[in-house]
Amino acid sequence: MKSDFDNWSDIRVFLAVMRTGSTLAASSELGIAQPTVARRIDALEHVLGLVLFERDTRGFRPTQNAHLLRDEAERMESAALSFAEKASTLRRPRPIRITAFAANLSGRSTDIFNDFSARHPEIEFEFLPGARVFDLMAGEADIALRLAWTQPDPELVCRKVSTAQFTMFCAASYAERHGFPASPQELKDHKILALRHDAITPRIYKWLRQQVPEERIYQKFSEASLRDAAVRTGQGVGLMNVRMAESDVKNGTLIRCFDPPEALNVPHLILISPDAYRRREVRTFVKFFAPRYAAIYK
Amino acid sequence: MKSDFDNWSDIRVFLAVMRTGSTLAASSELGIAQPTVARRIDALEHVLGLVLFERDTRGFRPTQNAHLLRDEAERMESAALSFAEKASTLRRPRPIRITAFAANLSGRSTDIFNDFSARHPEIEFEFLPGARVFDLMAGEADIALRLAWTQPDPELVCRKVSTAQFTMFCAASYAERHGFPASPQELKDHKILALRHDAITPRIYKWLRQQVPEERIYQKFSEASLRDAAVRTGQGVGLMNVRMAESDVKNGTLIRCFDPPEALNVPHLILISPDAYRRREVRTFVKFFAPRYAAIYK
DNA sequence: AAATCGCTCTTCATTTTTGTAGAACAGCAC
DNA sequence: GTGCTGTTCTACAAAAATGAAGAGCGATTT
Repeated sequence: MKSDFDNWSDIRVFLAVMRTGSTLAASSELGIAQPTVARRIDALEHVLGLVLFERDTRGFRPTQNAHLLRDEAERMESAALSFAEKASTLRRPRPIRITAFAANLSGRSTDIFNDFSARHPEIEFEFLPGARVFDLMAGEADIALRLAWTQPDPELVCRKVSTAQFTMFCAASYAERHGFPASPQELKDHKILALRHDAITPRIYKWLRQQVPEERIYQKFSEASLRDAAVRTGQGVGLMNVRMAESDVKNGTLIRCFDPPEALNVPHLILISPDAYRRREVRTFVKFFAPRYAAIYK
Repeated sequence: MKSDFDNWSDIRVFLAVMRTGSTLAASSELGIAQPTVARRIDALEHVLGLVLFERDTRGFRPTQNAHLLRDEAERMESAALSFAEKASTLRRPRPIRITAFAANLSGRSTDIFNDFSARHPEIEFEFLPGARVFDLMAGEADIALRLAWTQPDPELVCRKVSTAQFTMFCAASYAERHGFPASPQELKDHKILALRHDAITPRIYKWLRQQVPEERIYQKFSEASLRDAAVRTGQGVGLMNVRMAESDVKNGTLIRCFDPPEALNVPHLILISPDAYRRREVRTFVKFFAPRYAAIYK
């Protein structure tokens, strides 16, 4: 037998009458009309099957039943207040959490953040740099700047920045000593520096194995930046993001071995969790950031 | 700034949609129409200023905000359930608590209780015998059988049983040794046994002092039954309820000194707290008990 | 490829709830 | 006493919420 007590709002009315001692006073406290208050109390008494107030011309006086229910009613009120409080917290602006490779959050990107912060000083950021893939759908971060090796969740809001290209690079010093592979076929004669098993993308690993026997691949780097440093110091050849290597190629530190193979192209995306995208400040930020960020990557 | 969140019932709807994942399923769980569920959610989102669900053709999927509010909503639900539970406890029959002098709950009265219990075995009693005056308005007891020395609260439901009469009695053995006071005027030559200062009724004390100098009044009894026992064993003369002494007079143990003075008459009442009188079983009991109890006192 | 299922939305008539206005009444101050 | 204040009712009109029916839409099954 289910209880018929389904109009929880009547508890508010009950408490107001309890506290003020009259339906008239309660009505002005609640901002509703006096007859409505009286009717809500009638209805409540009816569903509970209890008399809660003694009516007479000088007010509503609580019966013992009413006194005994007061505690429970107040527990309900405080639950309602903390619900509203929590909602109000969620409504307040929170920092925008952005995850990306450290490289994408430094250099020219920082100028974009600075420009944005100058315009919107009230909007704060939280940066989560690193290779770890945060789960945007689970709310671990709001925005991700990522190379989309795997198909992103279709729910995510998605902006394409560029197509990232990868190819082999080696230091000028390395080339002097060992020459350099001018095509994928020649890779097998070189020492290949690569990310560790647990950090390397399956797609890249597969491509590498098609060109080179396993024993030539040195998988000891946990982060791309460590591998890149090793390449720059001439310890071997390594697959690098063309954009990341660009300035080193220009100043002669690095040599680009051959044109980026199509198979290694990957979209560079801005991903936004739909929950975050619902926040005004996040949309404002994305609108500002996306074109400028894309411009960096031509 | 007061929150606009005033329709607490919307939390029920919120939880139902949260649990079932669709407004249609929630509507059948709640026993209301599907469009109503959707409208309640819209309204809730609007007053909270938060998006709670992602709508599409296959249902309502909770956003992160909804997930974060779920705990608070459930706290509210459990408060509502315990409110309903408490109400249901109050609705259940409880024992009828009766307070009276022990003498009024024994003897012929017990027959009335037995007869009533035979007819209504489901109705239980709790007896609170003794001189202590329980506060019926505060809910300390439901029914009192009392001599109304003081004006009872006008809110109390009240039935008159009889006019109790008091006068002086002494044991036959006492009369043999000292004679007995045949009028109030003669009392000053006797030893008067009376209740202690903290137990005696002001009205009686005043009357006694009008007849007798203070030093003749022995106020050492905390209970009427102790004083009566002392009178019966011939230790002095004492004011007793005429009805209580009746059988002892008939069998010659006690002597009624003189006719009961009008000034000591006091109404004997059945008093019922208005809260208790609202309970059906209490009314049933009073209807049965009152005439039979009054019959005992002629 | 078509049919079905389980949803959401929209519309509109109906029902329910609410508010307004005023009568009646007790307590209190003058 | 008389008038004032604070209260509860009642009646009726206005406003709001609700439900029923049906269109539309994906996903899934046949």
